Parts: sequence; C-alpha cells; structure tokens
Amino acid sequence: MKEQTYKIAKIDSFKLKDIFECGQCFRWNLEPDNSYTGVIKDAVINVKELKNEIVFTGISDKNLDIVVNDYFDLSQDYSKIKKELSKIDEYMEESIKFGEGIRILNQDLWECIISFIISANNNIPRIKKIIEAISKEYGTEVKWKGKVFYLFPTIDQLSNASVQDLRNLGTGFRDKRIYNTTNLIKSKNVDLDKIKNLEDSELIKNELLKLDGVGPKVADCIMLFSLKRYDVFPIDVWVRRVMNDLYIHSEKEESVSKNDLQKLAKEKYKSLSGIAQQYLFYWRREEKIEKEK
DNA sequence: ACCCAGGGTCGTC
DNA sequence: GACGACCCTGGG
Repeated sequence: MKEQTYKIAKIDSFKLKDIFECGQCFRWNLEPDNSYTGVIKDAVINVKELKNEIVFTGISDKNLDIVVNDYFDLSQDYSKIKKELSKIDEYMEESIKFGEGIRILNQDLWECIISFIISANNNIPRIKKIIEAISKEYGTEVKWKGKVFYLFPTIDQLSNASVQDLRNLGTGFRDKRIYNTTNLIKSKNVDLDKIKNLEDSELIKNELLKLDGVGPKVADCIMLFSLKRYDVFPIDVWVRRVMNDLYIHSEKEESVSKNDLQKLAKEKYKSLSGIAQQYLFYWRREEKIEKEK
C-alpha cells in the first residue's frame, strides 16, 4: 500500500455530495473540510473539490489513477445522458437540475451484494453502521494518516462469521441471509466471476436471485451499482412515492403495482431507467430531509 | 412511554 | 398474488 495523489481538472457531473449522498454507496464520510474519505475495495481514498480541480489522495496497491477512473467511471459522458433524460419531461429535467453532480459509481460486486442485503427494510444510517461493524470485525486493517480503516471483508474473511456472530454485529434478521449468501458464493454455487462475464441482464438477475436476501429490488441495485446495467429500475418506497405523485396519482401509493411502475419506467426512460431512478430517488429523498431541518 | 418507518424479502395461505 | 413477520434504531 503506497500513498498516492491523483488530480484531474474539474469535470461535468461531479459533485461530492451528490455522488456520495444519493444512496448508492455506504462507506464514504464527510470530513470537516468538506472533502470525503472512503474505503473502496482495497484502497482508502480522500476526495477534495478545489476551485479548478479534483484531488484524490489515498493509499492503494494499484495505481490510484486507474482505481479512480474505474470507480468513478470518469469516461462516462454524463452531459449526453442528462440531455437525453431531460428531454423526457419537466420532472426529469428538474430532478436532474437538483442532482446535477450525480455519477453512478462502479462498485465491487461482492461488497454491493452484502451491502444491499443489509439495506432491506432498513435506514441508511443503520446500514452504514452495520457495514462498518462487519468491516471492522472481519476486514483487513489499514492505517493511514494516523487513522485506522477497515477494508470490506473478502468472501473468505466473511465466511468466518457464524449466524450468531453476524447477529451480534447488529444485522438483525438479515444475519441468516448474509451467512447463506456468503456460503453460496464461497462454494461457487453462485459464481461471481461468471456473473461478471454474462452478457444478458436477465441471466444475471436470475443468478443474483438465487442468493438469500436478494429479491428483485436488491438485484436491480446490485446490477446498477456494480455491473453498469443502467436499464434496470430498482423500485423502493421512495421511487414508488415519487412515480405515483408525478404520473399515476393513486390515493394509495402502496397499491400501485411494481409491474405497472416497471412498464412505465421502461416506456419513459428506456435504457437509462437506472440513472433516471437515481435522480428521482435523490430528489425526493433530499426534499424530505430538507423539510425536516 | 408508545408508535412509526426505514433503498424488502421470505414463508405461508 | 396478497399478507404478516422480521431486528433494530432514530425520531415524533
């Protein structure tokens, strides 16, 4: 692990708050100087936005520029994506204006699977807390700048945890799901390397659904956030809420069927449904957080 | 003190 | 396909 710095000129669609607070990731934390520090795969990185450049500092075995370009998907042309989506309707336009700095990260598949199993019927502060606890207990320790960080455990590392161990870390009823899923992956009953090489989204989803604790919503999140499948449309309480308010106007939003929402999303957002979902989710959820202040 | 909701999934009917 | 249960935490 060597300390490295990597700088790039400011680019379009890159705002730290939007990227890290839009709900796609759980291991980035705000620092007093408004930079963010996070643990990704096998690196610890701090990102700081300056006037004309973005500075990445961190320790990593691999070259930091390669890690950063891949993780932040820097070659993706968001101005084009936004232009496409903005044309669809005024709501899309407004939500994009609100979350203009959003960028879908390219996260590690294994970590993403466990993280979103934990997300089920849970809130973001507690999800972050549980992932941190699991990493601290089973992940590799990394010291940097006088602080201690913990990488997300590898499959082998996490397979040392019993159901009870996981329960003790605060996972709640998700303990068995994490345990079972870890073993399904370790035994290669579900082979992550194979999944990464699959072309067809449907095939990938079918494989992911074999994992305990992975239903349609979690599978979609995994595909969107770690496999670059931008055509999926994860439906959670927030997205159902905002879609109902904007397009459907049902008295009871919970009675709007997932199938109808999927169809609507496909019609409107097509192959960019996942990215549209992320703008909508962030827009609606931040609005609520703002109101509570 | 009590109730509710939170990036759902699973087992059962 | 609908329905309730489910750990636990934070906020009203």
